[in-house]
Amino acid sequence: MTVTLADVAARARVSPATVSRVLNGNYPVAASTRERVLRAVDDLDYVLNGPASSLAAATSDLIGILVNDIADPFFGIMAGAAQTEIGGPGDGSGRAGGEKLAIVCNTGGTPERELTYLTLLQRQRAAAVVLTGGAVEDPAHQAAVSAKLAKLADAGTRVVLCGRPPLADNTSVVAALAFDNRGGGRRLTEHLLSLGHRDIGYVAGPVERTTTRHRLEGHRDAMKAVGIVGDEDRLTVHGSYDRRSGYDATVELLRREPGITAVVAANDTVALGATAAIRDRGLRIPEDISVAGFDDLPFSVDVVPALTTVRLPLFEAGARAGRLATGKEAPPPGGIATIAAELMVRGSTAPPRG
Amino acid sequence: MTVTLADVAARARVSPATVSRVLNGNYPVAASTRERVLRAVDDLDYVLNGPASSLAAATSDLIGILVNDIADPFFGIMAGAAQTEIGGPGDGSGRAGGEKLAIVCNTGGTPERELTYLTLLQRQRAAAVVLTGGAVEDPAHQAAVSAKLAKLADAGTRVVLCGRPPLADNTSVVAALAFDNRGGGRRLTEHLLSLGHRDIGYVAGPVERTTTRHRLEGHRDAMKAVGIVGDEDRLTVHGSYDRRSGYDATVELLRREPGITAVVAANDTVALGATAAIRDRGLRIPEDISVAGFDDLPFSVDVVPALTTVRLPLFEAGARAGRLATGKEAPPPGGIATIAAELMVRGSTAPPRG
DNA sequence: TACCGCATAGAAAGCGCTTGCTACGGCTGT
DNA sequence: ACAGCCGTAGCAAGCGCTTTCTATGCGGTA
Repeated sequence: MTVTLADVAARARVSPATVSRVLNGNYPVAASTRERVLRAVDDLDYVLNGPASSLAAATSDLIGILVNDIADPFFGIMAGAAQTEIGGPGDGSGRAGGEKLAIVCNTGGTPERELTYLTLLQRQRAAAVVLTGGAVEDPAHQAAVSAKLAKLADAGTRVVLCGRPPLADNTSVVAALAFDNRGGGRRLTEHLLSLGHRDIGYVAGPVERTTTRHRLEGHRDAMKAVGIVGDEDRLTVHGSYDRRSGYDATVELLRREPGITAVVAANDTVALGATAAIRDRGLRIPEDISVAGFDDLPFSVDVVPALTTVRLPLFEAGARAGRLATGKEAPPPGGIATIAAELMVRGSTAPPRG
Repeated sequence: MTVTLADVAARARVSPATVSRVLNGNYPVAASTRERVLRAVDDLDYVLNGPASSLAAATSDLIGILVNDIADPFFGIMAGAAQTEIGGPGDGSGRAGGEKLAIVCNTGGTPERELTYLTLLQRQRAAAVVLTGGAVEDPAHQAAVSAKLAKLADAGTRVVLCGRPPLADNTSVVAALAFDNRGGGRRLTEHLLSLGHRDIGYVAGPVERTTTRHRLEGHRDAMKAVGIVGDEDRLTVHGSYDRRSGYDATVELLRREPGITAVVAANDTVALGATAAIRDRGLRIPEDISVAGFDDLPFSVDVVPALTTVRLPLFEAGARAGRLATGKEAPPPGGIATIAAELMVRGSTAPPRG
């Protein structure tokens, strides 16, 4: 039925062991023999049996990339970059070119699915796992994830965090690349304050997410620094990281306090929704209300007016995570690196009206 | 070192066979025995060895989803939807709940990587493969892909095409869900023509892509129908499916023919670039030039003016592909279904100036 | 010329799991 | 009361590959 190593061996008139060695290239094989084997492989159109090989070798070439929402370019960009670094050239042949298979797993942001995928990856004896994006802050879940990661690390899987804060016990992790969400959030709000805004609404992401909390904290730090306190809760509305949620939250914000002169959104997608809500209300941006986002996704420069936001080097971070996962790059000292966030001032923010 | 089935069996005082049967739940096991086994699994924190299991059972629970560009929401939305349908509830335990692992593979739109991933998936004895997005039209490559898919199908892998035209020999495919790119393209241009436009530029996608060709053909069919012919090549510029390319192509288009009153873009992302190029030139949309896109990605309704485009039910299509891949849904008659594309008229298109 | 060592190939023992077949009680039917 | 079944559990044979250890043949050296 299916062609096996033994079939190839028979055709090349060598032992299965020799075929295996040719394919893996980690043992001296005479050139003439290799030639013969390779021809047999081609002739028979042989494809290695992955499970059998992983079983015997006790490792696999799978690298899992976990993302919260694959439809969100924030994750897509990081995952794509990581995959670019991981995937070898690839020649479509049956030969195993030391190649890794990067696969992305969509957790939908739910803790259960995150754990499920981690287990599944553990089952497959994955070579590495990259977790992207903010973590859920539920202690029980974090403990479960940490335990799982520790077990993976024990089994030889390289664990890399990308855009996610380090674990409490970061020893089972090769490297943690964390975005400076707090700093970015702070600088963004400082920018608004420097323009003269005082009544600033905040459309936050889902509660219990590290990303959400850090960005919000940065915002509040900036507000506190100039003595604006007391109204935080009223001027903050939580929602999910999507456009619809941004729209709804902004409507609510304007209901609570029609006098706000600026809206800071959890991310660019949410900012898009906020923009729509503000316009539907008949207000102009930035004349009546300034809007700012976070992430600097590709479309942000193209909306009108262009969105003031905080640029996160998603591609670079993803690529680095990919290299870390494959061991192409040495981990940063202590296994922890903070990635800077850069303020991008554009047309959607302006001084409030007189 | 690692816990094996035998360890669990020993602890539960049963044979390995019984443990296996409890875990797979496809053989009668007395309730009390099952109980005991499950407890042992928990106690030992046992995780099934995927490769071993796949080897013995000659199947795996992996389902591969191939996408051209994971950073593009067009693919992200389809992949996410498919994954939603495929992934079971999942409880994070070691139990195999008949669960499938949906993994997405980023081909970057290159034929080689597409083939490489197909081989890798074949290696892993994937349960199903979903190919999304347009195919490259190189005959050699198409033959190679068809051959690969036939082999996969032979080995029991369910092959589903989503947003991709059927193969010449579609028998190895469970189902092909194709978007009506040609019809959508035609209706979009008909809309522009009905507004009175006659000088329409077209920013096309990469050559040798089915999607590109079909959309372009729809456009040209509409032009031909009203007798506008002869200028096709001059008013068409090819590029890749990204913003940057849309910007550059539009600049080129305006250089070739400053008199155009409308630009049709290969997709919404490209339309974004086109919009920017037009504005940088000091022209207004839609007063001076109308712009239209394709796909109706989430941001399209939020740009200003909102983008006239052709809506593709990406989520629904992806979800259906997921169901088809898992066998939850019966294939359409003949294994082929065409998915309608709906024209969405919005603010970015208007009659040309007097 | 006899011996040793190196380069290369083969034999065979698993890797951890699934599953067809067999074995064993107790219960039913007559 | 005995044959025959059904419901369960175990045995053991692989699944296709990797890898350790062993065997072989050759060239070089004394």
